[in-house]
Amino acid sequence: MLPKNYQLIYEIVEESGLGHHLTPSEIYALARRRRPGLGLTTVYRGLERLRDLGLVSELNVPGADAAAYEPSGPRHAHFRCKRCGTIEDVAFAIPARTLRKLAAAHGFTIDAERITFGGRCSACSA
Amino acid sequence: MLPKNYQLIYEIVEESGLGHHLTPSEIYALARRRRPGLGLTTVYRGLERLRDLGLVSELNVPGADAAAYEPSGPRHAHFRCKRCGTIEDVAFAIPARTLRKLAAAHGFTIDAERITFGGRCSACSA
DNA sequence: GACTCTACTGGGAATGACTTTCATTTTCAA
DNA sequence: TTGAAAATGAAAGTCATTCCCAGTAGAGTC
Ligand SMILES: [Mn+2]
Ligand SMILES: [Mn+2]
Ligand SMILES: [Zn+2]
Ligand SMILES: [Zn+2]
Repeated sequence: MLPKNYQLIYEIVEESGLGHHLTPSEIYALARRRRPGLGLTTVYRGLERLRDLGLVSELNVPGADAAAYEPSGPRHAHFRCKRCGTIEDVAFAIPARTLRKLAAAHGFTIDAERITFGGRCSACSA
Repeated sequence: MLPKNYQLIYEIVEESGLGHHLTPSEIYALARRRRPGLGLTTVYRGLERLRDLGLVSELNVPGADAAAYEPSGPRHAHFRCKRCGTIEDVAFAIPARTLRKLAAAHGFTIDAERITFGGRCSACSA
């Protein structure tokens, strides 16, 4: 049975939607509006649990100063603008067949794939 | 003209070879063997400069507690074992044509691509 | 209800990678 | 030679994340 606080944390990430990416501090701020006494530590613990359960995905974008979380969903890549820091979803994933080949060739097993692009977003290109 | 210290830092990364990935602390330790007075700050500054010059590439592997550096070379992906933490090169890169398509579709420009796989290495699978 | 054992909680301290600051030294072109 | 700009290292600062620990809430049992 998922503790009430973790449930709340999940709802916040879940309601943020698939294109959004929240940091623990942002989640903390949102959660405290509904449960003022909540501690930041609990947010970190909750996110860890939800990650282990596969309910949320952690995003480690180079250049960002904090991890970001999103509800688990279809595999996709991310783009981060080096100028303004915005993070966008990119509909791209490496085909399962390719992953299988790579794993076989190298002798390891792959259970996670992280793809991040860096550059200038359309707004910052002008 | 590249300062002498930065030159030394570059040599250390360069000599480590293409499959190796050194953290700033490791580079610091190696550099101090040849130049005992060197400061860690200078190592960070040197790596930043070398990165700007395109001579070294920074690696931000999720799960690792520090950035890693390698000499710039052919684009490739990385694999990190979740059990033992080893990082391996993986000969895989997204075709330039695909990158161009993605950039065009989203309206941004891509100048960096970071691909990391996570899982179990062959040693840790047994 | 009362009891018990465990999981959960939150505040504060600790950690550790990285950055900033600043006074001093080195470089190098004029 | 000389003066401005770049480089240097020690020390202090920042900040996300983790650790610690003494309470508390919950689920299950009687
Ligand atoms: Mn996403
Ligand atoms: Mn590599
Ligand atoms: Zn932008
Ligand atoms: Zn391993």
